[in-house]
Amino acid sequence: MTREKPRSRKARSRRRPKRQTGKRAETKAATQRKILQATLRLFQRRGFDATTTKQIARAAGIAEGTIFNYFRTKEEIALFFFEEEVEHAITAVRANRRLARARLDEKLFALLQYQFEYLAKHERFIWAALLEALRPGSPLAFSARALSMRARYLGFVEELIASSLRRRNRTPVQAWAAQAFWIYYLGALLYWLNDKSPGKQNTIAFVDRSLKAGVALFVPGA
Amino acid sequence: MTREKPRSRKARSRRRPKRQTGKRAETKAATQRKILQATLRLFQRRGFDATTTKQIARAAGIAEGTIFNYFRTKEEIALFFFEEEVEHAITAVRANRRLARARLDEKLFALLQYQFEYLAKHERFIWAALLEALRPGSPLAFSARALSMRARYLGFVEELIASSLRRRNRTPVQAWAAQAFWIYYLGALLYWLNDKSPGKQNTIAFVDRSLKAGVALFVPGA
DNA sequence: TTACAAATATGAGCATGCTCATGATAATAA
DNA sequence: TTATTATCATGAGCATGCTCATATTTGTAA
Repeated sequence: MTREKPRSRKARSRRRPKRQTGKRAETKAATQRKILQATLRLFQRRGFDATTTKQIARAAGIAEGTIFNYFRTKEEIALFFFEEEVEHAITAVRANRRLARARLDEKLFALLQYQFEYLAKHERFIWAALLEALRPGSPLAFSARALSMRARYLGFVEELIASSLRRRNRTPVQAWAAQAFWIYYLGALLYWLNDKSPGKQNTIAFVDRSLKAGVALFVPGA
Repeated sequence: MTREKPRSRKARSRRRPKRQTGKRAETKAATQRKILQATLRLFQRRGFDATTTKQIARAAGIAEGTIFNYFRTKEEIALFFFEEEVEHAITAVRANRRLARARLDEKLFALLQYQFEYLAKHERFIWAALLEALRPGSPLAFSARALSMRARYLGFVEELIASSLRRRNRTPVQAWAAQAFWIYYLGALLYWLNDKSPGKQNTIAFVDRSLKAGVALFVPGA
């Protein structure tokens, strides 16, 4: 129980290498993959709430506690799907060469559409994940990983805005605008989730109309 | 166990009076008041999550199960504060005689301000309550009481819009507009909750600006 | 007053998300 | 190899929101 020689720690001069090697890293990655696969399968089949962490553990063939060595909460597992969503959308916008010289509202419209396109696959559990993400202090929104994801998204939006602004028209509104778009995105997402029209066409119409208006208002000269 | 004479029900010709009398109604109302008071006190002191239903029961001097005879979920208790919020705001707008002949955006601006004014007293637990309310199937959003509250709010907004529209300018957009304002309100609420500026002045500025623009765009001629 | 039915209160107990003390295993040092 | 330490897995168990069978109270009819 008692530490006999606390000073002796000093003797261990060399730092332990932090990097993992070989088997450790492999099994760790494999376990994480197993958790994600099992979770996705269960979320899609039963939805978010009806899926218990015990079920996930059983489906993944691991102990329940192990899940919480990889994710702090059940909701945090969903973060991975949002990360994929953002990557999917950014990549798709970049790959779309036609957009390069399009108007800003067209670029933003395409960005949202690519996001919705991905989200449509996981709609059943997006609700709970989104709401959890909005909550202050939520690991889904405020973990280092989540913050860097958000930064990546906002950075990309700023990039889109900047690319559409003539030097003449640069105003302080630009830094503001990405933040505003983030809030707007949340609103649009709520709209999308509530939209029962076929193909979510109401959302498309709403986004199309409000984006044009918003861009014209808040980012003059784009 | 077995019902001997199901037919005999017919014999009891007179309907039981549904209205409660005397002591029943009194104690019932008193119990509900005790629950609400205890809940509000605990929510304000410890926040929503840290307050357990067992604590509420103890503070109110009743059994835990009794709470769930009055409210389906812990979150539903919070509905009462939203009901009060809506009543407060509607009453305040109606009482403000200066607003009667004001522009539509000014009316809506005042409505939001009165709402925020009330919400400021309970900010600590609004988050969880709001998020719960947004969730599909949530009793907070879809109970009969919640639906009628929402209807009341939307009705009032439509009333405000109609009162500002000249007959000439009536378009189908009007029914649409109240719904849109509901979504806009959610967005503004999120903004408000995230706003750390003194006196939430950022929200005031945001709402002021966006309302003017929004009204001009979607309700032409108001 | 008595008998009965409806309304309401009660709290033991359930399921779930998550914790934590303990054990197993892989990497490193001697 | 052997000893040691850092990493990771495990599952019993905890706290909490909520349920439900049962008990209690109140209103009503005879």
